[in-house]
Amino acid sequence: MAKRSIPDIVIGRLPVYLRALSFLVAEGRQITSSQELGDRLGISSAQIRKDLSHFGEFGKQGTGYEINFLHDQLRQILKVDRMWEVALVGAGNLGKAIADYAGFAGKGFVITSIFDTDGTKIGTRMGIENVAVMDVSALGQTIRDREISVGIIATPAEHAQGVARTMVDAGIRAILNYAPITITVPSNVRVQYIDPVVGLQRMTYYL
Amino acid sequence: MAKRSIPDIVIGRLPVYLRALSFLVAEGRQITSSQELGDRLGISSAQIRKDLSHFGEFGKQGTGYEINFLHDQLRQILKVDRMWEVALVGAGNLGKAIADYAGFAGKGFVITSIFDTDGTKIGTRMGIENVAVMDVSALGQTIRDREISVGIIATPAEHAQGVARTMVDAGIRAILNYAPITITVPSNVRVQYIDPVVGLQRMTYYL
DNA sequence: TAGATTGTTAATCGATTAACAATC
DNA sequence: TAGATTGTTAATCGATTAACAATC
Repeated sequence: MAKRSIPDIVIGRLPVYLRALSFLVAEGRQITSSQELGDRLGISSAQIRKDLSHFGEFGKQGTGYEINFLHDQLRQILKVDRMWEVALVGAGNLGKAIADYAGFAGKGFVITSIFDTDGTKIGTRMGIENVAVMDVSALGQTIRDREISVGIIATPAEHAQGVARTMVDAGIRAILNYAPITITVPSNVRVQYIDPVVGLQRMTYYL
Repeated sequence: MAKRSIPDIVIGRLPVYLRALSFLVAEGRQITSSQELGDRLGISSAQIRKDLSHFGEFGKQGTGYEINFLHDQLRQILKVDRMWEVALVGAGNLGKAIADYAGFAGKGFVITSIFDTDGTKIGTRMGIENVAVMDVSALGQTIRDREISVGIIATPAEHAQGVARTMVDAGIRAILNYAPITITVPSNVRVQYIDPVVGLQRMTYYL
């Protein structure tokens, strides 16, 4: 019962499960249950069990889930049991904060190249890996040379589509887009959006 | 045909529609259609029409939608035709980037108070509004005094739940949480999450 | 064993889509 | 008018939930 056409919405919840399991691991806990996970995440236990069942059987009746084991399994399923090189475009306030963000450590991602158009930024060193900012004209070649699959866009909205195009043409297949605009990419490329304004505006309706 | 129990998922798309309309406004365009919006956003035209139909009739058969009008209507529906004061907790790299973010301008939000626990940060001025960072012990009283409804959490994960609690107790009803942890709040309080690791991990499965 | 919790089934619930009459 | 596009209906599709046999 595994592997064929898992709903996107299920995949979308797995990283949240993984994050909760990481906390349980850090707390030194051994066993958890779909009930406990559901309570922590505000999700029904049935949904957690159903989601996991798409990938195999990870629990024991009457007992629950071995935390370390399930944690490892989810890391494998999500392919974050390895380190993905990430190319970041945009070295302004936002790009710098992303490059400096310590939260990627141990989660499967490391930003190993940074690009900008601003001549005063190019050549300066930045981020966890302390890499030199390159001119955005080197973006495509760098992606190709290093076979980078994951990109982050942190440019102004007006440049996002162009950058996405360059990334895709060079072989990027996953883009995290911080620019406040919807971008168009081929259907074999995934995009996730991060826009705090959209996040806030999703809540004000209810106020 | 309006106002009773609109699906959450519909509300969630409206800010994206609004964002697209803002671009059309900026481009000086007058009229658009559900087809054009759908093409830009990668959504079916039927879905856009259905979503809008929850709130009223905004278009003209044979013609489409008057861009400025629909833009204004969505701003009213989402209640972003006013300015919401936002309290930000966490003045580290991430908090500073959020405070300095120019993208809130004209979208309904302004960060007017910033809090941290770090004594070396307290008193320094920060963000678009150039406000002095306050000790987090002043959070509750500030929210009450200024009747602030919207909060942003940009603390380490271990402090997020406590901050959320303080915010909620003081009357906050919408929280944008950048901390990489699920927080628990009463059901009348909305939470939106921003976690780049979750965003990236939602894509690696497909690589 | 007795108690607990999984994995799975079937039913329910909700969202999306296709189609088209209405009408600008 | 002829062409285009809305708003809405009904059908389809998909996701969530409740319930429980299996079993640790």
